[in-house]
Amino acid sequence: MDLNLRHVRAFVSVVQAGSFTRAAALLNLSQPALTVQIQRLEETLAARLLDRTSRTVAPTRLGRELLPVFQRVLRDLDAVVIDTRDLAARRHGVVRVATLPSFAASALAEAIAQFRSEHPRVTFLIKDAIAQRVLDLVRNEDVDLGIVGGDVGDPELSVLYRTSDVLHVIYPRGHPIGALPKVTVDVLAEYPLILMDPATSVRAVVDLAFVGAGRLPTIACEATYMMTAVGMVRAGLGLTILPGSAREIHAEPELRSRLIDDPQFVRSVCLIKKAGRTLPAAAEAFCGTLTGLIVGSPA
Amino acid sequence: MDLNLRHVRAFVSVVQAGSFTRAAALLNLSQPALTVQIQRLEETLAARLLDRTSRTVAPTRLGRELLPVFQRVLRDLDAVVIDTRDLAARRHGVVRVATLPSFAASALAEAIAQFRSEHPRVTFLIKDAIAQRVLDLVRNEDVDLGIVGGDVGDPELSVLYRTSDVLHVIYPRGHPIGALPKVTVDVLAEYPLILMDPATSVRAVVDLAFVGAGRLPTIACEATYMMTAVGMVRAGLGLTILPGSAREIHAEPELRSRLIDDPQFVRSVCLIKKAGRTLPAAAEAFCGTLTGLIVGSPA
DNA sequence: CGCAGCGATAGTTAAAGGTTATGGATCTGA
DNA sequence: TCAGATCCATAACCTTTAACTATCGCTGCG
Repeated sequence: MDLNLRHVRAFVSVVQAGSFTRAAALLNLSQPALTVQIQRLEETLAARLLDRTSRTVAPTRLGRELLPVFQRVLRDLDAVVIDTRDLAARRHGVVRVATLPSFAASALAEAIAQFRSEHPRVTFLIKDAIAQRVLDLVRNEDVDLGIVGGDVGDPELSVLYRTSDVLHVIYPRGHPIGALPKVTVDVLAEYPLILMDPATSVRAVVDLAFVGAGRLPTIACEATYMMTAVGMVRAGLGLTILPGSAREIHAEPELRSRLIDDPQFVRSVCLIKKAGRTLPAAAEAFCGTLTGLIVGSPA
Repeated sequence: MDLNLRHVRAFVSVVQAGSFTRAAALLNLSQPALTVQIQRLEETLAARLLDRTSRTVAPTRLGRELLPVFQRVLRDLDAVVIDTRDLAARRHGVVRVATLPSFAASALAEAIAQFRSEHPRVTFLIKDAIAQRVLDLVRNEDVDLGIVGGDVGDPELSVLYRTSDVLHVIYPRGHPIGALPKVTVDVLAEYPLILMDPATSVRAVVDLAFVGAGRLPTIACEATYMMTAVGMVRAGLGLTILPGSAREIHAEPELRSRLIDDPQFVRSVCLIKKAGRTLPAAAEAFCGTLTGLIVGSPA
């Protein structure tokens, strides 16, 4: 016979209750069932643990020595069960997300706020990083979820949701571009541009669009941070092109933005996880909130 | 469903083996049985612990977090089982004995020596004390076994074995008492005696025997330690009366001893334990050795 | 494309565990 | 002191759990 947790629990209960009958009542069990469980436990250990007379029950010396060990084990395991079920019920937990910085400040922040209003004990760990780093973090399972711009071809990663981020052009209030019926590559090629760093996914999209249209942009400046690009526009250095999801496009009251009417000026954004891996319950639930929100937002 | 140790063990094995099939082989179980056990465990915890594809098995984040907890619990319980079974098999253990000092040095010492030659990893804790204290120690279960002189009437104590210790008279070589055909109360009443302290069981027997015979002893001296009494005999202060089991009666080469031919000069000696209590396995076994030895010795 | 390896599922049988009824021992109160 | 109450152990019976064998579906590899 193998040691069984029910038997251990039975033993601890009998000692605490000081009686088979009372312990049985506490465990919602018949008294004979308890008697048998204790017998099995004693068989398993090949030793007597309880001295019973017809009136009293007392642990043997061995029983007294084993009691604290058993109690600790039961306590530990009960804690695990309760904690894990709690986790599964999304009552608490940790969600780790790696994301492009542009998302961290906008849609992601909103999604977290909404999710936490429903699940206040879920905490979030956010890593904002460039696309390549996000992919690595997800691949190594250092994070549960990743949000990257561009397409994901890696079979180790699976795309949970995919949306697109239409690029906007940012210009000073009163700039002639605001009055045009449509903004196209050809229009953008007319003005000096402040573009993002070549390592960014936004820049990759912009470059591809210009190449596709057979035009060359006039690059006034390059910036790594979107806020820098916005500052340059405000300073009159030129126009910039940023994803619609970026908060920065609304940061300056005297700047305007409008979307670019060209299907190539679309950055796809993917919510990804490691392929073949089950997400923690809280992360799973958060995906729902996140995708629900993004669908509803101007894409 | 309730948490079950078999399920926990199954989970740990699968993670360690990295495969259901290999783990099943290690556990001497069929693979489907293992699959079901893991499913049950996941149901119990309401969470997925293992991500399985048809080629690989890997713990989920939760599974990785739970693994060390489970491993510790299993380790603890396995240790308990092994240790306890070892204990039951008398391969090790502690036997606590409270005894009259006269016994500690003689029969008890021999019994322990013999027992330990068969069970070398059993250790003994000996408390030598006067009768009353021995009774208390056994009653409070501070010791497993007690050896007391005199009779035991306490219902809280049960007598496992009872033998009698015939009292001997100790005299110098050449003393006339050595030449008599029989030693009786009347003979003893003729000589000055060194008697044990009135609180001892030996003295109680001696007093009772003299009273029963209607004689009064000539008390030359009283001693608490038997060795003191022996020394006084050697110094010529008189004769003394000691139990046959006492080593002290053979301690001096120029002294002789012979038993007293009077059924009243018998001290009963009892091996006792707390009534209604199961002895630890090693103590139980020791009782056998002890009683076997005493039977064979001159009682 | 077919074979080999792995986990999941289905159906059957053996073991474990539960319940009620009852027995034997001991304490309690009339 | 004797009847009743109380408590643990046992017995007979039934339900639930868990094991095995057989087989399926999927995936990676010649």
